[in-house]
Amino acid sequence: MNLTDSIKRTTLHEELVERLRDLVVEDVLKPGEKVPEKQLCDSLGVSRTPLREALKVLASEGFVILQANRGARVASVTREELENTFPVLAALEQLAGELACRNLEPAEIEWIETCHKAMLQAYRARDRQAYFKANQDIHQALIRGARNDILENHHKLLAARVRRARFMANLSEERWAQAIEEHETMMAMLRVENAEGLGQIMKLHMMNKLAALVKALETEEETAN
Amino acid sequence: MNLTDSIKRTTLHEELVERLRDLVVEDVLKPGEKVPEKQLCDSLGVSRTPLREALKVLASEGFVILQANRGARVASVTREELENTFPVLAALEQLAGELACRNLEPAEIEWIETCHKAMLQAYRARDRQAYFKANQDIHQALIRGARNDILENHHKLLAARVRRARFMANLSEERWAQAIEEHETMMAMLRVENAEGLGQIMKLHMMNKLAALVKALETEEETAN
DNA sequence: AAACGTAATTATGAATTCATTATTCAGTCA
DNA sequence: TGACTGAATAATGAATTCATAATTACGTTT
Repeated sequence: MNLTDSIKRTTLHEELVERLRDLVVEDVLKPGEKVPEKQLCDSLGVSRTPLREALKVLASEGFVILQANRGARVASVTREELENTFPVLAALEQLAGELACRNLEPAEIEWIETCHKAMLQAYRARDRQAYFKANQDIHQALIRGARNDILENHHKLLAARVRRARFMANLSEERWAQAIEEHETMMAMLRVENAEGLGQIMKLHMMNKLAALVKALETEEETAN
Repeated sequence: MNLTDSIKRTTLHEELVERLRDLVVEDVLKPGEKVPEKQLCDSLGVSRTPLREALKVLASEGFVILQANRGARVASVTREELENTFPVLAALEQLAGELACRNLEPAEIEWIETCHKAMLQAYRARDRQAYFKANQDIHQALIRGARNDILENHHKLLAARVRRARFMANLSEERWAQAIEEHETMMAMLRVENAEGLGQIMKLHMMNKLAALVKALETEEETAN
């Protein structure tokens, strides 16, 4: 363990940024909902100052929207925003795939293989929870493997921003099978160290995810009308 | 034009975010330099509260680094960070090029042609100031043309983060000629509406810029030693 | 009863105050 | 002389206070 890690220097506002972001991402604070400062202060046991600092940061990250003298609202993930965010995410994943392929060490590739197997097992058992977990581990390992903090940070923010989308539309059986296929291709590319290929399939994987989401949202809209 | 632009910015902290970011980008606040809150408050005529809110935002954007109980320091743009940032910027520009090629309207392309001509003229006159201006206008128009706010925001942040690099290393005659060549290719791709081609050359353009920068930094280091 | 206008209440932006942590610097001792 | 101790000072994190803008509630008018 690193020596600096043992000294925990955590400020209230940093803690709040994480907590509040989680509340938004996990859909506890609903989109469009007002975020009354006093109420949050009471329930979190802090004063308004660090809370407001945290809200400013979350606003710059796009999770909430601030209007002067009118407070903060949870930003809603519109379909347009999904359609804007996924291509950017796809571009970042493509780059990550290319870089990771060149930088990953054998032990890390082994770990990804392990996650991949766990994911396949979860798929066969139709265990969504386990599937999402393994899936996320794989993508995170690949992003990490790119050895690029800037890439990692921006990817993390964008991914969090659209994570709620999985609450919006459940995975169809058809899309699920397709996603598994794509992951198989990813592993194949990784094994033969085809950097461009891995990048390509990761980009495609993300864009297909968007297409499936949009399709699911459309049928949902039709059902609602 | 963004809808939020029509709402007048009245809060101090938003103003401060812009002002302070400019001070960092324009190298008025030097990398590694401490940012004493009181001093800044006095010179800007505001209290610590909005200033600190602004610093939190700038920290999340990567322009300053906050250490608990030790204040804020201007983040230094290390060579490693340049080498991490440019590939991400390149990926975003590639995406922007592809999207812009499909979405730009004739009037916008006309405007880009105008900027391109101005850029060529500035090059012939070896007018760096005018060259940078026209160059920036072109890139901005292309990013805007992608019609993707998320892309635009992330690009803007990353571009600002490395803008100081142009203070670090001046454009060599050789690189300048190469950059002009790349811009000519960009225009050619734009004219024939080759989206992938435009994306490719914009990505390459950015990576070549990085290579030139690194080279310039290396010779600078040698000179220093 | 509906619509408008004004007063009361509430929420927010910003300044100030308080408490705690770093830093500086003088003094002591080896 | 140089390194360590500890008090004095300065800077930061967070709470509180104050001023102002927004919202609500109420009463008046038609």
